[in-house]
Amino acid sequence: MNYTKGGLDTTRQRTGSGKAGCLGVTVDVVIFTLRDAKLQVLLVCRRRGPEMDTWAIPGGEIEADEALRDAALRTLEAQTGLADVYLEQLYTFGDPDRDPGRRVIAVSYFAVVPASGVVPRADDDRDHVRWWPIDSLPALAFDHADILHYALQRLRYKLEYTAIGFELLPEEFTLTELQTAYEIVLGEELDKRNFRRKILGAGVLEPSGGFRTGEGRPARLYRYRDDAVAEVKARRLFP
Amino acid sequence: MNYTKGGLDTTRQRTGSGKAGCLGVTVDVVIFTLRDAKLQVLLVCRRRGPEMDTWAIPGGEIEADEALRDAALRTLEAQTGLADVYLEQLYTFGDPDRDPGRRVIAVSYFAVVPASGVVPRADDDRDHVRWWPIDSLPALAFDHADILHYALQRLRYKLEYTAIGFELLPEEFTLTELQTAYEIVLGEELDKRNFRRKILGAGVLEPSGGFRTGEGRPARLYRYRDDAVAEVKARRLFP
DNA sequence: ACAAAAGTGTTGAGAGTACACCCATGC
DNA sequence: GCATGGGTGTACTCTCAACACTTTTGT
Repeated sequence: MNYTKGGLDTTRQRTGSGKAGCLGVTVDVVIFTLRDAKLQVLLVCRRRGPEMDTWAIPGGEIEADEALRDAALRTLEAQTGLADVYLEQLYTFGDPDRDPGRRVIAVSYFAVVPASGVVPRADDDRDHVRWWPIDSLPALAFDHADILHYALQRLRYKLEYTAIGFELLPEEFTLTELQTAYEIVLGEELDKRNFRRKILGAGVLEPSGGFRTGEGRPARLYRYRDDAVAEVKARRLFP
Repeated sequence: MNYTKGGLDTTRQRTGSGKAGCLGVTVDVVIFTLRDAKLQVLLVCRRRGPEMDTWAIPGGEIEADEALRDAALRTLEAQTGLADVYLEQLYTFGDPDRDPGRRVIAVSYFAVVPASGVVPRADDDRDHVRWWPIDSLPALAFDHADILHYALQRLRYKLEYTAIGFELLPEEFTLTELQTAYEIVLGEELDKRNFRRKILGAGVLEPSGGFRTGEGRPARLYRYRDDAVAEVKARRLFP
């Protein structure tokens, strides 16, 4: 008894462009995708201002009349051009001493975008934007390494008991592609027959009718059923 | 594909005491306890200012040099006198049109305090403070009903796969008391033998050596083991 | 001795896990 | 016809869920 849990509690600021004494709120979006058989995140490198030449999670200040989620969607669209993807609020980082300048609260989100060729684009061409594999990240600005770590933990966790894995794939996919996606994110191999039995038994997929041809026997294509109830109660530990 | 999940996204402001044009950040704490065999939450009723005579979740503005979690702890201590309890960040509500006045972002937390006689106290004696059973709540200010609903959902959810249930009880408790606590929060009856086997099998309890005497046979007292690994992986749904 | 609450085992069903071979196509 | 990846079933183990009686104390 009398211990406390509940995760992280640190924050850092990025831009520091406002008036001193007035609180700022930024929205930072950790964007995940699958590329080259690796889980990757989108990072930006500022070419000007403070924290120059350090990689950071994309984001920015919320606008006066903008909902938090809308600010996250705006950031996402600016960097990837994508609008209709999985987006979830992650955690709010608010440590006062994250930056010597003005205090900024960072509301973080995480997004999962399909693998099929998303070309990142800088919203300012003095900036760099690129995908980074999560197993070889650069040094990150402020507390962004904490945010990214927390996002990754949440992604892996949710992958196991929600249908978030489908977000990593294009609309139609083969079961082997799906299995590979799971294996990459979870970092472990899965048994083909058990995987198929379980995923088909969950009743969240339907055959699209098409086939993907390639080297060997053509593979049946599936799509995720929008009407599926995707978040199912996991086994209880207590009690 | 191409749908979005991720919960709530609304916000309201409570006090509105700052300068116009400058963003405010409040921390609101949903405090749960067990009283009279019911799950209850602490609410305050402001006797002055806007939203007068409407019940609200306790909270307040963060101070200039204060971490979010510290602001939540300060609120908690002000209302209950308790310091060392379970506290976890819940969600950040930031809708711009939550209040006609100045815009305020609300970072919400939830706390779980032990049943043993916590007497709430107003930090300003023009305010009222009291416990409300969650099955008979009053009308709530702003979007506080949403926040409370979300907190309750998270509490029930976490109860099933973490050791949060112990936070509702005093340091020493009998297995029957523990089972009753679970039954109240989950809203369902549990089998005594299965409950005991599972909870003892999890290895998170140790006998304190004492007994509680009463009507019938004395009951062995247990305590939660601080060193126990409490959050265990639940069964995967996918895949 | 009786009322009241504590404590204790077994069995059947369902889910998870491990494991190896045949099938359809392109070249 | 052979190389390549797609697709399929079964046996064992473990966990969950249902279910009723004995034990210890106070009065």
